[in-house]
Amino acid sequence: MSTDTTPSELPKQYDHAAAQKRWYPYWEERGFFHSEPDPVRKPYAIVIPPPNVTGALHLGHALNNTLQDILIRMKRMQGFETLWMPGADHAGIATQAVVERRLLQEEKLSRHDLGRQGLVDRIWEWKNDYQTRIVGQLKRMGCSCDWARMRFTLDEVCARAVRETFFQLFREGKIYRGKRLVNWDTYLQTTVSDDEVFHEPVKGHFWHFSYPVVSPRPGEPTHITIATTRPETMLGDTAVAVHPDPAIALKQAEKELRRRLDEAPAKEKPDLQKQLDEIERRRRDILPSLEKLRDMARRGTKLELPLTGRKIPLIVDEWAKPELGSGCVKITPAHDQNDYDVWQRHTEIGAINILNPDGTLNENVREKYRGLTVKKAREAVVSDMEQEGLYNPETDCEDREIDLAHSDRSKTPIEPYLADQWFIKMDELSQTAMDAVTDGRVKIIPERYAKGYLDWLGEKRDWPIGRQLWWGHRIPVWTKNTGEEHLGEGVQRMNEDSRGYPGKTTLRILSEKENELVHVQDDTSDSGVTHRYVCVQKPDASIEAKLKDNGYVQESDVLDTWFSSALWPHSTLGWPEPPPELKDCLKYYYPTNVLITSRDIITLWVARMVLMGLHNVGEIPFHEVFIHPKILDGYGEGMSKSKGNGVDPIDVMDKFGADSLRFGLAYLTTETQDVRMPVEFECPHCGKLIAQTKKNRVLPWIECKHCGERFSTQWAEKPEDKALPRGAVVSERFELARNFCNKLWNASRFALMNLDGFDPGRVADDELYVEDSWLLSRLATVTEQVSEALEQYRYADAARTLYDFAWDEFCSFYVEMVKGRLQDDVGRMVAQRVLAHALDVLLRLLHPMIPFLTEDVWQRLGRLAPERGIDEPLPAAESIMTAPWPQCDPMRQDPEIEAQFARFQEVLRAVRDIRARQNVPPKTPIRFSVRCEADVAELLAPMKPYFSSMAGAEPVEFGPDATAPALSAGATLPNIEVYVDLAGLIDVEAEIASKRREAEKIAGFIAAKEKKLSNAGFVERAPAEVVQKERDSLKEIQNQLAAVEQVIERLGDAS
RNA sequence: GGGCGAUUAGCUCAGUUGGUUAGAGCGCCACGUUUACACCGUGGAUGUCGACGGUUCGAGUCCGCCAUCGCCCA
Repeated sequence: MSTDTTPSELPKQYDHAAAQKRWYPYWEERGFFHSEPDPVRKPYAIVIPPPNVTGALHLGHALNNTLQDILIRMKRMQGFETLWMPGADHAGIATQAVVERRLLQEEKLSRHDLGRQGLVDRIWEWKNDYQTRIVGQLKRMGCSCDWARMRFTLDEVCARAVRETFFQLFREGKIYRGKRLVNWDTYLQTTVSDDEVFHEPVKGHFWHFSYPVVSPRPGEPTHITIATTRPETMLGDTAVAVHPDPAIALKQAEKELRRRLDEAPAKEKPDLQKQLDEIERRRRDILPSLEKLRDMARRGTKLELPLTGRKIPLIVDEWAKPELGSGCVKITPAHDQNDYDVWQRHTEIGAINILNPDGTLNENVREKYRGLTVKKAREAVVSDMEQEGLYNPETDCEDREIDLAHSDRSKTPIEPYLADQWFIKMDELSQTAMDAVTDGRVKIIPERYAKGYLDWLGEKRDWPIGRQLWWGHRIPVWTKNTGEEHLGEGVQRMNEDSRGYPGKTTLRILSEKENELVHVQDDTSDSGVTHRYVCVQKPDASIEAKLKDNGYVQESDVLDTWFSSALWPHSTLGWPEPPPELKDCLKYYYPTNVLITSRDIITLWVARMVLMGLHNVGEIPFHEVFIHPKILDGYGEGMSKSKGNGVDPIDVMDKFGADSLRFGLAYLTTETQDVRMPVEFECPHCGKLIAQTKKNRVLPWIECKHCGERFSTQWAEKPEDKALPRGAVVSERFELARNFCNKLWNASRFALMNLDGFDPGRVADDELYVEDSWLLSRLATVTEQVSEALEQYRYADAARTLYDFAWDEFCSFYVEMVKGRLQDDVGRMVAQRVLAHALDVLLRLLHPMIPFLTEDVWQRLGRLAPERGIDEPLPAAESIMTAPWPQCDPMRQDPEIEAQFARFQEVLRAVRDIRARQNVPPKTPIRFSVRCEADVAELLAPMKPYFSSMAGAEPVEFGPDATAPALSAGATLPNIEVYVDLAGLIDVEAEIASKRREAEKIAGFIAAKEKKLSNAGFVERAPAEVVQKERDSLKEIQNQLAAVEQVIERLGDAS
């Protein structure tokens, strides 16, 4: 819409689409979003939590980014040099998995068909696509990011930071190569972090196998029974363990059970008692043999491991639980975390990996099992054990529900797998990040989230950083292995390198200068094989060629996505070597002011940013972290694309507009609550809404129950389904915001229609009407409250304050009251000046939440009133984006005026109430009187004209001597009585009935109060002022009751 | 199993340090198209503040326990 439209031609409904289309490009073209370091101004910076390029943004992102933009816009108006750094995350596993899945679905191709570069190219295409979509979504939302500084976690600037960080940590010995048990995804053939694993119960079995004892002595058991849910892993067993002191272990288990029995509710007691009985049985039946086995283990007894021809030791370890199973436990270090831990305590037993990366059995098992999948191998092992007579399917197998780990990405079961991995030592790094929060340098809001952060870091678990993927930052290490004690080319070893890093080794194949750019680690942990790892500081073709020529191979793994995300606040600002456009940015903007994110990545991301920032820059990355609520659907479940309950912010914006989306989200952002949002489909045929249910949210199409037509959903795949028009997914929870925006639009429209002939000028205090002073007083308070609330991330408070003020005070009272004056030649000028000023301030306060509408009105206001303000008229800013943030003027705050106004509002309400109660049509004029103290009458006097315009009521008399007309309806307020003359109108019976109900109600309150005041405890112990207040209020409502009774009596007489 | 949060009107949510008669929006009922706005106006009805116990003169608010739901970690 053009701003040339005359105000009376403006549409009655706010056209959000037109405003968005017009003002976003306007802001962008003028460079309002761009920030450059400016030494004379204070910086304010936020880095965006980079959205994954896996897909389009959902409502959670809309919330996250709205909250950031609100702060950014406010701070910009407050005069800070404000930077909102945008970007996107390559999201390693997630993105590669999505692209691979589509590749398979649409082209029946696997990644191996394309090769590394081929796949990476395809993912870049995907990334470009989605990044464009994401940026488009953010722009539509009105986000004022500095787009010229857009970063991607895989771009050159970020890559430089990743490489440097890796190199430094490697040189410091904080990155090391180790064998670790990892969560192996056999489908994607990659390591999956604990955080990418979910547990799900599946039906399985518990098998009991016998292992023969090698030459038992007389009286000793000939076989040992072990139990397992994963029989095939026995092929990798390297020991069987028994508890060092089974008697004590049983006793402890018993003690614990007894304690729980004492505390348990009745319904759990029988079960616990049963367990206690079982311990007793064990003590009798198997304890002697366990003690015997323990002694045998100490003596060095070995067991025959069936199906392998291997002999394995019986060992003593506390992991074996005498209260469970047979009391003995098989040890498979390469395929079970607990067994791995046992191996760490008994390194002599060794570990045998029996799996290939694809989940089939490898060369470490007998030929007949090689190449079998886990499932097939399991069947084979069970059947072979039966053949050997070491397992009886009748008695040795029970059904059991198993809590099985699954990969989040591929949804296939995880295999624990022993693999070579790169790790970061976390002890010192974690501590620095913990200290930053405990000593308050980084403040987490709400505070309760600090606990999770500290607990997680407190574990100081080393961070496995390698991912067997192709999409990501490739680990900058070149490796060479030999079977010999030392490596081919000569090396020179120094005790300490010149910069103080330990164990510097230089390579003779490289020049002295080149050696400065590499760091070397040797590892001879595997028997007979030496591994040499060379880390290269930055991409260097010459070094890489020399390494390659000498038999070095670059790591094929890439880094965990969180490695690059952890650097985000400083990598985006150009650490360590800024390109020209980022010159001085790190120094100026870092540490950033606040990070706004959701709670599920406090550990994975926030904690790691803190420690990496401290490590690399030597300074925290942000002063505050604000954790915002999660958006749930109407059932209280988190939204996700896979569940089908996700809401696309674009749908919401199409229907309600970006302003409504933003205001609605801000209005919902309270400190404690997650946001529950009932979801509806909007039928594209008839426009009616259909509630989303757990059933219909997974259907490819839905038949509208209103018009009977079909529409498609996100699940539509068949061509005929896709051909149906798509039903938007929206939520009625944005209606409040949409209505509010429309209210603002129309209030603005009214103001604009009444500003012709506007003449800017100072307004003296004595020129102000009561309603002017009242509005200015309220406006000052609201300005203060909104600024404070936003400073403290209390978005909902800010939104509610503005909503109530704008609707109930500005629109319902001020605009209504000023109408008369605007028609009047004398009053018009001051009214216009105050109205223009008030609208100006209100728009500025609302701009961070409602950017488009406020800009649209601002521009129109600027045409009619280019200079405005009641103190000293000043030219308005070209754009509301660059206008100054309103300041609270304490001189305008006037409690007396506000009290006076409150009286007026009460009386007005009473008059309206009587009219409605008596069914007097709005157009029928009525007359009324008010009996009250003289001072109240004086306060009310100037308001007399407004009773007629706002309630159609003519005031007859105000004061102590005012009397009730013969036939009147009354309202009794504290110390005020209102009488409406209803001669010829009144329904006496109805009025008496209504008054009786009122009297009853008041009598009830009186009874409650009298009871309270007759309570000696209250009178004696409560503070005197509270008691006095109770007494006063009792007296007041007693008077009120008397007044009401009088009215009833008089009405009775009259009828 | 451990931690965190929630439970207030039919629905979605506010409710500051305990202190008059617990609020809002939507929905519902009645009236109303008064030249900013029916995405509106005026008025109205609707609550054992999840259960039980405790502290207190006084509890939606503080403490304990239980139930239900959700999230995080194991």
